[in-house]
Amino acid sequence: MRIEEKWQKYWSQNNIYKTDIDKFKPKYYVLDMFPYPSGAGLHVGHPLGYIASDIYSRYKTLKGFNVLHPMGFDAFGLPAEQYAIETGQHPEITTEKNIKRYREQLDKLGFCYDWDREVRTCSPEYYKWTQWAFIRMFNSYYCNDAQQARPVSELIKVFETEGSSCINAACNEQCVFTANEWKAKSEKEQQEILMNYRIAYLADTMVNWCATLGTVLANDEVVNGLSVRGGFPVEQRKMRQWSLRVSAYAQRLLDGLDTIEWTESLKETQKNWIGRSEGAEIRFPLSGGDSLTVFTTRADTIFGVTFMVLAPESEYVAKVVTPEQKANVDAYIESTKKRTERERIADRRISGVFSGGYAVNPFSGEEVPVWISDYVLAGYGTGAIMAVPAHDSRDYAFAKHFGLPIIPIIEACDVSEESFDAKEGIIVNSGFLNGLTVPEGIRKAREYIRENNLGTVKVNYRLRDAIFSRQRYWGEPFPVYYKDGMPYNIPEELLPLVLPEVDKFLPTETGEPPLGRAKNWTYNSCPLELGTMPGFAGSSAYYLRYMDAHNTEALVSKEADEYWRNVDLYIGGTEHATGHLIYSRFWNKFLYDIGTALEHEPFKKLVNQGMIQGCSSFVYRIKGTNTFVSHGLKDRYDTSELHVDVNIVNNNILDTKRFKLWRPEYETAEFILEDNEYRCGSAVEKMSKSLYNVVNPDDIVVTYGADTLRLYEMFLGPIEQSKPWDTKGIDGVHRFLRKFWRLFHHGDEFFVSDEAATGEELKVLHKTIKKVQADIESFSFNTAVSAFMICVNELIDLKCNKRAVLEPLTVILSPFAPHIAEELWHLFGKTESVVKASFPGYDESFLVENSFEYPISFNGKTRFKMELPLDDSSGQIEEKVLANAQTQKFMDGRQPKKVIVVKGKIVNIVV
RNA sequence: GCGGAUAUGGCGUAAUUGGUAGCCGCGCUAGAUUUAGGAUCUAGUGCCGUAAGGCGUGUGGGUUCGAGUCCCCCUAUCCGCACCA
Repeated sequence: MRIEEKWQKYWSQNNIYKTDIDKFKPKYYVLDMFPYPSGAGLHVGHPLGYIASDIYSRYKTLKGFNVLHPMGFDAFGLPAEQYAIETGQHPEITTEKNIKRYREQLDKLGFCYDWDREVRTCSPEYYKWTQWAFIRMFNSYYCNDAQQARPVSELIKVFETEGSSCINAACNEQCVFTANEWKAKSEKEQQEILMNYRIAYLADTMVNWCATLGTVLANDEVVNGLSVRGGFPVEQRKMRQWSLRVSAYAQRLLDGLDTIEWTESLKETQKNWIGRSEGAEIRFPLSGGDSLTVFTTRADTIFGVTFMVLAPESEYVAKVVTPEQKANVDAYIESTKKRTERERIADRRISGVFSGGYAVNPFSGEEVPVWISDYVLAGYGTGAIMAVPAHDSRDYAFAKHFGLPIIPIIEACDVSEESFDAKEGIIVNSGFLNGLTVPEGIRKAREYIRENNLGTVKVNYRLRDAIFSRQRYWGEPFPVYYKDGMPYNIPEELLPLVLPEVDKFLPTETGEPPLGRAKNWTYNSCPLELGTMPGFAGSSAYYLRYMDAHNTEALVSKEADEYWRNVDLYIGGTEHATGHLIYSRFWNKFLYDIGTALEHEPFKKLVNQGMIQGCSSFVYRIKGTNTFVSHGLKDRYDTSELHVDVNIVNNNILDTKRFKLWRPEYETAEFILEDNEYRCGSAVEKMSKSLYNVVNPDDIVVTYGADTLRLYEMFLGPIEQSKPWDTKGIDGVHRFLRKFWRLFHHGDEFFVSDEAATGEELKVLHKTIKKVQADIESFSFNTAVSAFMICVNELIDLKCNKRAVLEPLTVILSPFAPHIAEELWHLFGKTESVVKASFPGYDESFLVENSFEYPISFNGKTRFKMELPLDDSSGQIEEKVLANAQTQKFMDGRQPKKVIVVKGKIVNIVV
């Protein structure tokens, strides 16, 4: 379509979509999750969310809002680097190429992005601010009392004057010292202590190590013991790594969910991921004077404890193990180390070893044996548990396996076959807890713990700190150098610390990260950090940068920040639920604490667009031949199923001529047909090059135009639903656009009448405006498109070609089909873009004023109409014959006999 | 195992949120136009039945004058968490 190129050019040359702060207009910020520009380019699934956000942006603009709608690229990360390792090409070059291709594809779809604000996470001007935020995190600690980040300098002051005792801060390890002790410590010792508190900290932690990728990964990048990228095995290892203290923000991240408009399922996913559980930490004294601390949510079951279990990695192990048992314990720990996370999950056989030590139950005074087993996780709670086999299925299985006692403490429960895990019943065998219900027991036990100083009531979170370093090249360098083995940040005014050139992107033979190859990678002759930041670093605050993308003095100016504040509407996929969307919220909360972000939450409303899957086609080759048999006959032969390019299949019928040309080996192919056709099999799968089911938006644009593609993607179904792409239905919306076009034309001539519109015509217009407006507001874009189709059909029936109707229609269609709307708008003689027009608001009173008829039932069409009678009756169901009912008629000529009215509202009409 | 979501014609879906289920589109059938194909236009199209009529929103129950919609029991599919104490 020539029209589309013409207007795309016009929009860009006249800066139609350039956005500036305008204090006379309310702001609205619409954001897409920016893409990772891969080499494969966009397929028709990618733009689904972009189209929706574009429609909403254009709609909001028409409603008089000053809309910020930017776009950029998430360009650091593994795929570009893997490609660089394979081909030796610099990732910057391939990334640049991919971005260019993405941009071309996006431009063809007619989006209203303000490209002046484009950001790329891999450009030094941008990652300067990622590094800046890191330095701020490095120089902050989390104060639990104030529930916010505070400067480390304040912490130092307190240490100097009062020591550590009055500090309640999130940290790796509680250290206890006085002010004098602090002052007596060496610089290095002090730095080591401070490292315990920093929000960005370096520590020896258990990490997910992926040997194949040669890097550590965050928890959300590992699923079932395999890396998300590539599916390589991941093992647990203790390594010195940078981490972000996300866990300190767990409660705020949880509470914030109640203040934002996200889907319930997404909130639920984040709640699960944060995993809050209320319970108690209880100290069990050991014979040597030490004690074991365990976390439990079931303090009420403490009289049912018959043994304790430690995780093999637990630091308690060394304190408990007796000399006689040492050899056994060491052997067991060695054997568990060999098992990867994946093996542990796949093979849940029960294993464990007795440590030889005993702990004392602080409630009953009884001694219970301490065991070691890998069913207890080092990373959760304290890495040690009190085992209550009668009421926990895992403890039960362990007790049965090793013949340990099982003491039920709930009245009349049967634990001969399995444990009784439900939190209900009356407590028995439990001293002072006897006779209470489970919830009462929990409360009473916690009180007892507090009063007798046996431990603390505590809330535990599953959410772990985010491991923040990667042993890779293509990421942000850390603005950190090492002196005397301790890290220090380089001064902020020297940012950005630009990624150096290296000759190879693979880790060095000595296991050093690629940055180890860089020449002069030092600061004041001190070595700089060799790791780089993970993918989520650059995507965590990009929404703030768009507000003021070219600012060299600050991440965002006060003025821009105060005007745009946060994202009103964020559109993107659910796959980021436990990654980007957690990190970004955390990052925002940190920036809020230091005064850079002005809102508690970055994304007010979030809509998850569904995935568009591919619809794969199959052919069936008889084994050992080059003969292909049609789907219906395939069972008569021994065949193998092969993917075939969906572009040479129409309606499941294979284009055999094009098939022969598709690949050289099929040139001589022969076919066994049914009904003279070759029918293909089909299946819904992920859209992917390797499955030959990719549909390219460029092809659709060439055949049908961008407006048709936009309309069709919206028409396919509700935005949040996943659905397979099927090009078949696209003719329907294309036909609609042509019908719409023809309303304005006599032959090829643009012709609209200036006559006044009739009531009937206005009704069609206003009904459509009302429906479309309501549908856009509720993100029901598919029904909005239907409403346009109905409208056009009705106007054709009415033979309406009046300016008074068609002009507003052009405006309300423009968010969906901006090119056609723009063309028609100019044909109307307008000199400015349709973007400057305003959405014709629906006048509620219109129908009532203009007609004594009122639609009562409305299923796309008004089925019958009558005057609206209002009669109040006090909630009782009342059947009555309305005084004027007999005088009214339904559209089909029937007359109502009886009208049932409840609370003044017609609820039924009997004919 | 825990939690969440979904279920409507041959297909994608819709239903004023408790009021004539199936709007809109695809597909299909018939007709018109066209040298043909494509395109376009007209009519029809939930199922059974020639018809009158009957049956229909995954299954079974319930509330209601009235249920796709609300409540309870199943079933299936999808998603999240999962040895989290």
